[in-house]
Amino acid sequence: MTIFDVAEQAGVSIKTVSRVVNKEPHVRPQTKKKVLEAVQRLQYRPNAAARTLSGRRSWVLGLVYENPHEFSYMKDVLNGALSACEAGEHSLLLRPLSLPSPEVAEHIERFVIQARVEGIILPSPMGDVPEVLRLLRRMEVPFAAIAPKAPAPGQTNILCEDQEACLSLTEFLIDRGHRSIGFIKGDPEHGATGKRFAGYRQALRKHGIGYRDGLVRQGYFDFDSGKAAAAELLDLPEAPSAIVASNDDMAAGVLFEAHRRGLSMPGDLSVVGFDDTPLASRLWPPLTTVRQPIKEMAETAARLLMDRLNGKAAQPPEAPFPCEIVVRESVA
Amino acid sequence: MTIFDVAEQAGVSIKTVSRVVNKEPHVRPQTKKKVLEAVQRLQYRPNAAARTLSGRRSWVLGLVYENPHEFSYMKDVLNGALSACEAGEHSLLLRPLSLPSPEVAEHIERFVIQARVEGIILPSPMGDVPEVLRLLRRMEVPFAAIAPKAPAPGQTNILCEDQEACLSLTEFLIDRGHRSIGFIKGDPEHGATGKRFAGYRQALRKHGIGYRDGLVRQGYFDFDSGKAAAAELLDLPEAPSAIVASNDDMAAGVLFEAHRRGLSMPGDLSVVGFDDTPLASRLWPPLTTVRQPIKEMAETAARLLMDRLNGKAAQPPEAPFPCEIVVRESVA
DNA sequence: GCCATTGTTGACAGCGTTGTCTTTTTCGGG
DNA sequence: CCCGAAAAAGACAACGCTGTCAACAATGGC
Repeated sequence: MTIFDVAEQAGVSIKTVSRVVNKEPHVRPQTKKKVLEAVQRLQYRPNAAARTLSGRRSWVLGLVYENPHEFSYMKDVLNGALSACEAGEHSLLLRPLSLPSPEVAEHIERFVIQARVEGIILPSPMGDVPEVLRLLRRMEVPFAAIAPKAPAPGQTNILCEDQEACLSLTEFLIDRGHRSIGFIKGDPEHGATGKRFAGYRQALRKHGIGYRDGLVRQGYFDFDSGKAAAAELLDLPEAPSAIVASNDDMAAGVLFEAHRRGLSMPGDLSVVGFDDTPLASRLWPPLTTVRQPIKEMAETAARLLMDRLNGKAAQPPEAPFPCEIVVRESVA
Repeated sequence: MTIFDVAEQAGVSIKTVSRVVNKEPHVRPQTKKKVLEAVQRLQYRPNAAARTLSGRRSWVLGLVYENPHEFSYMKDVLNGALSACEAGEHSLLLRPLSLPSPEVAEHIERFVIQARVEGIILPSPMGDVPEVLRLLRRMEVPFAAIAPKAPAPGQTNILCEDQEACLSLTEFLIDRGHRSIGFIKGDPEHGATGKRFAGYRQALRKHGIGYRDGLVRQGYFDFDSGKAAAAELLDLPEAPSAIVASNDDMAAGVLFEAHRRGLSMPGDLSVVGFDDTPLASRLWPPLTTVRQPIKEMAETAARLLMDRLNGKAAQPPEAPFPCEIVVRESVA
């Protein structure tokens, strides 16, 4: 089942079929109709390999990510990218990478060359690795960074309102009477970390609550670091009555540590997280957290890349995506 | 950077380069060495599109799965398949599908044709969908099913010791003095469901504990069904002192419901799960559960497929993979 | 009605590899 | 030292599509 069969069925040349299939101009509606009918009748699908070999296009996007332990963020990224790719008739190739590694650039270079990857999606924290960005610029491979720490102006960035969301989240606690609020930062490599922390400080300032360094701990977006940070905070002579964790996995660590100490939540301690992973609703008490439209963000990233590859004017990198607080029962 | 450049560098014909690159015979060691040096020097990588177009091979495997809410099982499958594919110089294409759907076969057919997929990995419950199996047999696309319910003899099946593991898990409870043990079944479509239930019954029988239908509830491998089943079991006049959930997500539902009723775990109720997802270690109390070597199983599935495609004798579908009980603190 | 212009269609050469078939080289035996 | 067979190496045509450019058809202005 090749383009020749379709051409014969429709009584036109293969080039005309090619034009119709690729939605190129210069085909009369009547001719187009004949071709489309033939395509339909024969169930013709263009051969991707031939397309790639012949044209300049490979129709392949790459998703380069760091393999996380808690995969739900990547799950959403993956689903979003996949669905956009399907709509845009591209394939998506995955390239997990372990991050602090000297060969990162080399791996990506091989990936791009061998698979003829046309564009790359970089979910956080990949969008902040200087070697990666440098390599992609040098190879002139378009890329879109999801939630990078330092969104460089010349590139495509997909952002969401991290700071605003963390502001509201902290205010949510303040509104409910909390005055001594602990905070656990995320991985410093990660784009969202600084913004979430800024939101926390902004909320304190706005409500005239003094910021205290002692109530802030460094975490790394994983369960264990959340647990450790919580242990420190709860050991404080004046332990906070509420803790904001920069993501759900760390919030789970906080709850775990508090349970271990026999505290009862949310009575003795209120906890909020960030990301609204499946985990959040499964913990006890279920977490009040922030839902980010990750899937939509990834979809947009892929779509923007494809538009750019198709020569469409890349939409101005729209406004940051809004987040939404999901209220559950982890706050008293 | 094409095969011509390498041929020129090495002073041989392109066909000889092709032979060396594809590890074909009929090349003198001395010639081979020259070619490999040229390949190295020029950093030559064969163009996948050209290979696919020209030869019979596409070097593409497909992973067809149902998109689950709790992704950690798929995460392991994905990682295993990806790493095997990398080792075997194949690409992996993903095809999520929503399952009870009349167009499943159609989607897969298009997937296979368009991407020239050579072999397909079917993680549970995909390996049990009759239309899918029928289609793949008709198209003569080799496939490997991971943990299918009814492992048909003619096909490649990757199994693990579900029943044995659930037997041990239940025995673990019996050993600790539990006599009234509830059980929550998994999705009936899923391969592991029946085997895990059989393991539970076997354990009761072995220890002379009478089986009671009233202590068994139907679940669907998701949190909500686990919660609902737990509610029913705990409402029983003679509520069980322990509950075996057929996976961790349902076990999380059990814990949730028990917490909601103010029970204290594991004192008032012991709970065990299955799968050792990240969730298991994050819940309170952390779950005693069963770790399955999912990643290794997926890796094996992919490797078996590639061997078969390479014309190597497919190893006899080795013994089922062993599981391992992970003891945490959810059992009194 | 003719010519210039624009719009539509087609012929054909690649794209980089593998498969088939042919030619050349090597090597052992007489 | 020659012959024949087997091993090694090469020539060249696919594979199915897109890009380029040429040919042809329709349209509008005079």
